[in-house]
Amino acid sequence: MTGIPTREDDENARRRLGERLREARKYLGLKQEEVAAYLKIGRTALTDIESGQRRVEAIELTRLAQLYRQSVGYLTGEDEASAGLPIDVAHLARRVADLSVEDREELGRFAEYLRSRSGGGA
Amino acid sequence: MTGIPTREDDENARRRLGERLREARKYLGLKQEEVAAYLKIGRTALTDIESGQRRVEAIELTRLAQLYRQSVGYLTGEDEASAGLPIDVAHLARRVADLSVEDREELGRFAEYLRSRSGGGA
DNA sequence: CTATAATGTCGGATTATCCGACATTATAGA
DNA sequence: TCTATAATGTCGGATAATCCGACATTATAG
Repeated sequence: MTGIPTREDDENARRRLGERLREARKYLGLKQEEVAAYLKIGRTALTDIESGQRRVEAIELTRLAQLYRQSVGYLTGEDEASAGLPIDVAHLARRVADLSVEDREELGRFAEYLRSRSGGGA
Repeated sequence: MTGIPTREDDENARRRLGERLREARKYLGLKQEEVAAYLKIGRTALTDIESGQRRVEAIELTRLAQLYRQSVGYLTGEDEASAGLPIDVAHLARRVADLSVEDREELGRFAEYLRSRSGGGA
């Protein structure tokens, strides 16, 4: 078990990373062009990233995790099973991001209420 | 706030990543040569990585996280990075993460209500 | 202090990236 | 459906990063 990673393992891992990055982007309804501009890379570079043809730098990865509201662990498939935030939570976070501070606080209180009501499940 | 990352931010982030990687390696008492062999890169390449002079690929990062028995989130300083989000949003996302799906949906609808009420700020 | 291991530095060969032009595919509207 | 346009994909060559060995410097043991 835990064999030494081969070059092909790398390619597979890169492809899966690219797929997750693409999924996350489309989920937020962003264009390659927009994300590429955010990362300050060319659009075709993002095409290559999402198809696993270009390496992703660690810093780029953290920036993407922020933009996509996902943990870097999820994007890298760190724990194939237990992901970072559930996708609907990420969606919520995005919608919440441009609410006013007061509204966010009110939403937080409501979240607390829901949590206490159902006893904070797993 | 939440300014666009500059080139210098990248360099700083890379340096900090390198420092954490070096710390993790020394903690395990490994030599650069051993880790480099594990990653199948030259020893001097690891020297450059740990001093922030060479980029770290996402795949390399996950391999190092395994070898060093750390999360990629720790190595990238994810907590530090999620300061990119407004603090209360990150906090909310965390609290929301273990609510049930139904509660999350209800919370999402409430967020929509708040949004429409104040006309989608920011 | 000396011997040796470990790490750091540098230059140029090697390899990956970048980016624009063009091709292909998805999407919206008549 | 057909068409216009947006979005994404592909490719080649200019550009930039990496790689790696030789040598320098620093840490550690004895």
